[in-house]
Amino acid sequence: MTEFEQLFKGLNIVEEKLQEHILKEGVLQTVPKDTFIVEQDKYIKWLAIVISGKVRVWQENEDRQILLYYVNPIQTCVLSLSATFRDCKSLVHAKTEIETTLIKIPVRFVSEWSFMFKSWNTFTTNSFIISYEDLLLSYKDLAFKKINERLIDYLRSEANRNNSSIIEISHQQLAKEVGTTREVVSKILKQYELDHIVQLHFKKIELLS
Amino acid sequence: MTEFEQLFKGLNIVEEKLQEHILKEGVLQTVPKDTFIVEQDKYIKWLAIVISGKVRVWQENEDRQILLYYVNPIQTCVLSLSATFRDCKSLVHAKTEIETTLIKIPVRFVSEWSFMFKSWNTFTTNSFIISYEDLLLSYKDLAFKKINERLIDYLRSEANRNNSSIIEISHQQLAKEVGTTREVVSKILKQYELDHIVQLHFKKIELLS
DNA sequence: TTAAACTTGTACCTTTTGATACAAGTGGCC
DNA sequence: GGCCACTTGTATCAAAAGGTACAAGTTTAA
Repeated sequence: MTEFEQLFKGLNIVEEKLQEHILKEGVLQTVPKDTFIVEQDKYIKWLAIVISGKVRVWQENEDRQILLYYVNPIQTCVLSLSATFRDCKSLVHAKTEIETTLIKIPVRFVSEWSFMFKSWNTFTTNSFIISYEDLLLSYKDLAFKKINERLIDYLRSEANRNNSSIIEISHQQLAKEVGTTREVVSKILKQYELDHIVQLHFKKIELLS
Repeated sequence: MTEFEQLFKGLNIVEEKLQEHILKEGVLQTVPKDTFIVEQDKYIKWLAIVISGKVRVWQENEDRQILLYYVNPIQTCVLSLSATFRDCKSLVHAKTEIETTLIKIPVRFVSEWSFMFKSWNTFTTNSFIISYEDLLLSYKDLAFKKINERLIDYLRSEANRNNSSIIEISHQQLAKEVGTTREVVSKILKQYELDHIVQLHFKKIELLS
């Protein structure tokens, strides 16, 4: 199955006309690990849909970062989606975590198709809804949860995503994910280890419960 | 001009068929101050569009609240919009701040029309985009700014919204808006007063710069 | 006009989070 | 092996934010 066929299947795109459009205008691209897909404050020219691989989306300050979400196969970064509906700069960074295959659609077609084709409309609308709810939950967590809770939440969701109780990440990177400093992460993890909730290894964290 | 005509004008709804649909299915309602429009964890049955008045949308924990945004005339609460596309519970609370006139559309029409009528499609899409970006900015502020900054930001935006340098609000209410406690608000405000940035009055805060 | 409810100011203390500094451990590679 | 870059553990300190307690001011309404 070609990448385009995967896209059609994944997004339930049955309209032949739309398939033709996508084949004509879409660009298939495989990019290596650690490639920027969009950068904060830069203009967006393409809507990128991830076919395989993994893209990390985050915001940053001068000295801190905070994870927004990961884009998994057959998803798109909503920020670049919203940018396609009105010419604007990206509010986020997005970078590949592993080698990633994308299909890129020039922005001007994205909103056009959304009114012409039911399946495309569903895709864009669903992307918005799901991402909005996601962000809302993150917002609530950020507002009401303490860092140690957000940290263990992060570890649990990583474990889930990778289907493994071992998360391979350094304390420094972890600090960036949840928006704090390395020392705070080390301290919290050590406490969780004393409580037999995690087991610490070099650049690895094992979830015990 | 009737409320419906205001709606058509505000959302640029020119399609006669859509106007007919809205007149047929929409319900005009004026609700008093402090009425719940949606409640967290309750199901949503209507999409409410504010014609006049003001609706406050927030999230809450056991003991804390945090403001999400206000819905102003000719806007809709995006959360109820997203709920109309898939049957789900509200993640937020929404309550009128002053007497408010709404037009309510039963949820099942909202997504239907979005594919049938260009102007409705634009309305729903724009609502999503703007709200998403809004929330994203709030998220960033929450992640990177200290409370005193978020507090003064809140005051400035309130001053802007009401076109007045005097904000009528108690410290307790202010604490709820930014997600902290009353004592913290009092302390911060007092400091800003010493710095000649605000002037404090009873249930009133005057912005000096 | 007086009590009750709400509002504000503030002192004191605790917890949470962050900053600085340094020691020690790990892995890769020449 | 030995060097280097990176990672982890931790102690100490500082700042930010929150909790408790109480006094005093303001409004409302009986």
